[in-house]
Amino acid sequence: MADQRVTIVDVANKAGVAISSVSSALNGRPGVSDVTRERIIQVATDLGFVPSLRGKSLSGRRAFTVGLVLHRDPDVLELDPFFGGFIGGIEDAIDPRGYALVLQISAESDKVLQRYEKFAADRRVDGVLVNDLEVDDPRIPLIRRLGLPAVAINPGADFPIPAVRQDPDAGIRATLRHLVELGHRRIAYVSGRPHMTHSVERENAWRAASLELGLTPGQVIPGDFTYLGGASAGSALLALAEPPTAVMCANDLSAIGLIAQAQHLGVDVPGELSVAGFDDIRLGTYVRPSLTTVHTSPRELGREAGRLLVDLIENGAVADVRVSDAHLIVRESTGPAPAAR
Amino acid sequence: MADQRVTIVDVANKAGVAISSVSSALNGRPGVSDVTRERIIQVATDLGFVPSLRGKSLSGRRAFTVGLVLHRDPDVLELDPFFGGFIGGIEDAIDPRGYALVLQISAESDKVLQRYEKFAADRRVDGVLVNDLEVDDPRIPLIRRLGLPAVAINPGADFPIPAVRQDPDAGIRATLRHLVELGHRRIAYVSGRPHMTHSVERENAWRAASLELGLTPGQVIPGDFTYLGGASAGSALLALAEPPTAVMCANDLSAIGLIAQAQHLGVDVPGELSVAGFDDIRLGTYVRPSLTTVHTSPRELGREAGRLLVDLIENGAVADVRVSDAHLIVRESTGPAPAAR
DNA sequence: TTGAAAGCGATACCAG
DNA sequence: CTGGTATCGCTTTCAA
Repeated sequence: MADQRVTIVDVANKAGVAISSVSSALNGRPGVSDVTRERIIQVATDLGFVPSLRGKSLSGRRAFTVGLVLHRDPDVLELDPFFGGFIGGIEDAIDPRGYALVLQISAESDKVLQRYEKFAADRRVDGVLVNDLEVDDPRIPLIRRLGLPAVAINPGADFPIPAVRQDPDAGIRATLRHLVELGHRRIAYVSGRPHMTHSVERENAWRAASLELGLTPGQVIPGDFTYLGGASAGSALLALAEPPTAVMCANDLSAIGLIAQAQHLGVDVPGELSVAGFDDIRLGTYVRPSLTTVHTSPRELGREAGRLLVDLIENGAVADVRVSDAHLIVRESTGPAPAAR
Repeated sequence: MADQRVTIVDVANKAGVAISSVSSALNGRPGVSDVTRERIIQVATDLGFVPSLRGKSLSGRRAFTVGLVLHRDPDVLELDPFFGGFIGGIEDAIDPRGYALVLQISAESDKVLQRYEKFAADRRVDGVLVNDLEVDDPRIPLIRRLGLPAVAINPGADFPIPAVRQDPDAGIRATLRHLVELGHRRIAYVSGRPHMTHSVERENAWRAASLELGLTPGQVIPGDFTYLGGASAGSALLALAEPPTAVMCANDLSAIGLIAQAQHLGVDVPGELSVAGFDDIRLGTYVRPSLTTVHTSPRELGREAGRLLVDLIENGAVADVRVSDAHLIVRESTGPAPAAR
């Protein structure tokens, strides 16, 4: 016994019209009189007709899906604050328009590229979202060669594919100003993974803001966005002959690791060392002291990226989008600079 | 100018055979001589032919996708350690078999149910994975009514749909034994959200193990799997006239929150209070003291669940699967019971 | 063994 | 405005 689903043919028969009329009527296309349209819609509703995605896909040459390939180690994704909101935002945008999200995760760069090739080869998705961009990211030429519609999230300036961005500059500048107002002068920076474009972007913003505020940019300790990276950066900074009185970290997780390490070494935060993060993850509100940070909007980024991608797929061209700037949130991990020694 | 993709027709023409022969040859079906098969495969490779998923879907009445609907607040997903590994595992299993994962997230229960209805209505997916099961979960009757192939993750015993399970009992028993060996007698428990089946399961395991070890089950503080829930459970426990010397928590996140709160209240862990968690999330290895916990295997669960679901979709029946038991990992957060006062 | 043709379930064109 | 029909790219049945 086969599928007992109701198809467009059933609707056409029951309504006594041609399937083409059903299609036109249901898709709001012209060429059907109002009365027939009404009747068709009525019949379709009665029958509980839902157009088959498979039929639509073949005839419409679209899969009605968009792809997201995460270049991460699945076992470590757990600590990434970005994806819940980001994926939620994508859906906010694409679901109402009939698209769904196909998600893949891969730790290895090669595999990631293969996934895109496969996406393009069997046409599983109509377009892709590209995030965690690296400097000279090999995915970009690949995607262009494959002719896959794509939208990038937070790429650098002048990017060759449509993009949605959230500018970190204002938030970083505000953080630095906040620290300066608290009396800090030696403000170090713990960077992110060096080949990621948003690492570069954040570090540049920190440097520019330092200069702008009349400071000599402080020590930069290489980090990697992880808790452990933050912890060892903390050790390194506190071992300096003249340790900084404040540190800004490329993300919250490393800031939290740094704070834990400082506390472990008997250094009071924020009494002896002020620490600021970036991202505004939940955990930052729980830890003690709670974390001063820069709030970002993964959900909004996802929403705009999803919208842009569907527009791109359906209309062929879109303009870049900027979501509201990231902004400072002051909590407990930053305080007055200790009196000069 | 239309799509310039190579189709089965191109292959058939170039090879000088009928498309049906190409189909048979490429899918390893009988009815083609070895030489023709070779030739067809050669031509297909030369042309870079990849069968269109859309064509296959329509004719094969399958979407070659499986669905996962997360019933979570997207903005809070960040702290969930389960999904990275779980999703990675699903892919490990389904990707080699030609399936992809469609992911959706929704905070509201109603919307979650609607997603399933839609999945079934337009046939976007061939089957679904069901996790985070609740007692009397409304998704189960719905899924059965919709006739959606489904696999459940860690449901209770005697579940009406195929399931993959990881038994927590052994790990919980081992944890309790470990604590008893360290001299603890008053061992409290911080539970998870009460309507989740795995909360119930873990709590029951703890109670059973307590009795088994000759203890009167200690205080149970209701928790909710969150950091804050753990923290307030900590406050509650430490305010008791006779506080426990050890606590077992329903998950790591609440254990970490509890430890932070204990430390905040000036209670040494593990000197004055031993704490054990459940899940073995990364964060537990970073915090100080590092967390004694029960290791679970989301990746393996995902892998088996994916495998089961594809089997179910393609063969119509499967047997339940158990992955290796969760097991104790001793770290620093548990230690000898303080001398009796 | 091979090939022709009938679906699968829509969309879209083109006569009537 | 309406309805018949070709088409999308496959799988599968059925003759030859």
